[in-house]
Amino acid sequence: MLKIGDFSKLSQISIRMLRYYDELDILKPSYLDQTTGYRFYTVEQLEIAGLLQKLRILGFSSKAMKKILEDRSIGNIKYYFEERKQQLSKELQNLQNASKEIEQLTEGHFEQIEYNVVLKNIPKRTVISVRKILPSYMDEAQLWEILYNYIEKEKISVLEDCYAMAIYHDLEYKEENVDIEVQVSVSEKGEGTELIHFLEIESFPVASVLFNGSYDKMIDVTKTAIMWMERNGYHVLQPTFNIFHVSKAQDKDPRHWLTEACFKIKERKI
Amino acid sequence: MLKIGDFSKLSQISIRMLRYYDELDILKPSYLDQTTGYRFYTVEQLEIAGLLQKLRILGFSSKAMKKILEDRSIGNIKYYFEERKQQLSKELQNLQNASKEIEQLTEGHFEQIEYNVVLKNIPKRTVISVRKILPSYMDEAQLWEILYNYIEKEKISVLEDCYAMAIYHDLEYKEENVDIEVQVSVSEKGEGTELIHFLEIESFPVASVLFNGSYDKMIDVTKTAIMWMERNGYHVLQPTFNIFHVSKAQDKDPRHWLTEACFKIKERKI
DNA sequence: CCGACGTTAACGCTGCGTGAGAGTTC
DNA sequence: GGAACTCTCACGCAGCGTTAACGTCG
Repeated sequence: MLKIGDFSKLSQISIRMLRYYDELDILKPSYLDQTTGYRFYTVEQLEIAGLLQKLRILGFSSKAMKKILEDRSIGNIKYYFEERKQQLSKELQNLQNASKEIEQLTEGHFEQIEYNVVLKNIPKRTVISVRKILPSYMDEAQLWEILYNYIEKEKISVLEDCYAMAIYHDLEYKEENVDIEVQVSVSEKGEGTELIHFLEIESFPVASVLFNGSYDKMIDVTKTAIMWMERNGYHVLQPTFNIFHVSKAQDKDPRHWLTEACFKIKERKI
Repeated sequence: MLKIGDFSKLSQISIRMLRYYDELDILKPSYLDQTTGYRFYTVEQLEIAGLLQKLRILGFSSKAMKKILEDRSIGNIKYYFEERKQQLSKELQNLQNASKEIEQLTEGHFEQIEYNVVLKNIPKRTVISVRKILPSYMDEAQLWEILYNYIEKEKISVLEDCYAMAIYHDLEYKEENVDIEVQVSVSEKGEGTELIHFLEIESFPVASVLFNGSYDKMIDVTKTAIMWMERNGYHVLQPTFNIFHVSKAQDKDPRHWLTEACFKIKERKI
């Protein structure tokens, strides 16, 4: 019979952990002195302690340890090992991604910090929308006018975090006759007109880059985003769009504008 | 000005975390309504929130986040990124080791569970020792007799977790004229005789395998241990030795014997 | 006046380390 | 009687999720 201190030394498990394993019914001392509360272990239990130690190093949770000790059949062990293997590969994946990205960031791709690419979901929402082919990107303002006139006239209630967005439907880059849609989130569906429609949009994932200032930054922003997606295994899907958090409608000073460039994405199979 | 809920949705950071970041002075709302306690954020802060989110994904601690936000100079950021990179590579290393070992275990090398190889340190200790060249391994018992006779005669106090061990000094496997030493841990140094010596042994690392039952298992045990060491990047150093936790001296039944086969090790440079 | 929001405060989880204060063994 | 153990209880860590009880906004 070994007292906890000796057992601890032999098993290389701290006294704290031995008491913890006792509490969790993972490894209970063979004998408990009822009057003093002293724990006593047998040398045979060292074997179990050794196994526990190995499981601990392999990163098993105490729940898994318990289950493994309760049923040491090959089937059961294999089961928990498979489970742990999957956890591990996920963790590995995450770490490797993080590692890769940090690597690249320290190597100087600091645009990604200046222009910070993040993955997010555009939530499911109801929008009011106008879509039209316009002579140039400059004419986007027309669509906003049409939309907001209608909203005011019909007293439509737009949401505060309204996801005011412009969607660029052309599959290729064009300077003329561009196919643009503008949307604003609303609280409920309405009738609409020939030009103006209410739509239910399902949630979808995007890579997004928030930037402030005027739109000449768009080129850099787009470049950064595309590079990020390449590096992180995503495809861009059409269409791309912008969300305007602060636009010239709210603030004349271009330095205060806040725009989110969004790229609908899909995971790329490697 | 955005209320916490809206800011949370836009930044994809939970309300709980926003309040947490406030508490930790990582990201404080631009405006705090003194009477209601309501937090208000500006759209500009979305940018910071985005950075925080990226740092979070990259696994930065909140302390690091704070430091990064406090000083966004390239030098500072690089510093924290380097630090994180090193953490990551350590974590990766550990995970990969665990992953590799689990992989091998699920592939059927289950001897390692039956015979559980663990890394441990033999602590620094004082021993009483007898070393002699004997005609065969069977004669080891003689040494124990010599040792224990002396211990009884001189009333030497052995330690409870006494590390009774037999050390096999031959560099190659032999059946005859084997060089064996037996040791028992004692509480303090004594005089000794020509044959019997007291020694101070420094701590050293070993790979150890605990097994119970008779010694015919030694072959398998050794095989398992050597394979484990190969797989895990260790060299075996001479000599090898056994620690007897329960031996025929304590229990006649071989099924109750508990032996620890130990292999002095050194990390292998790859 | 209600429902959707906001607030603080606090507990829970995991895997331990690290005490404090008191009893035990030798 | 004092050193070296042991015991229980409990706080602390990090990074959040999850109530609960209560105030505010529209």
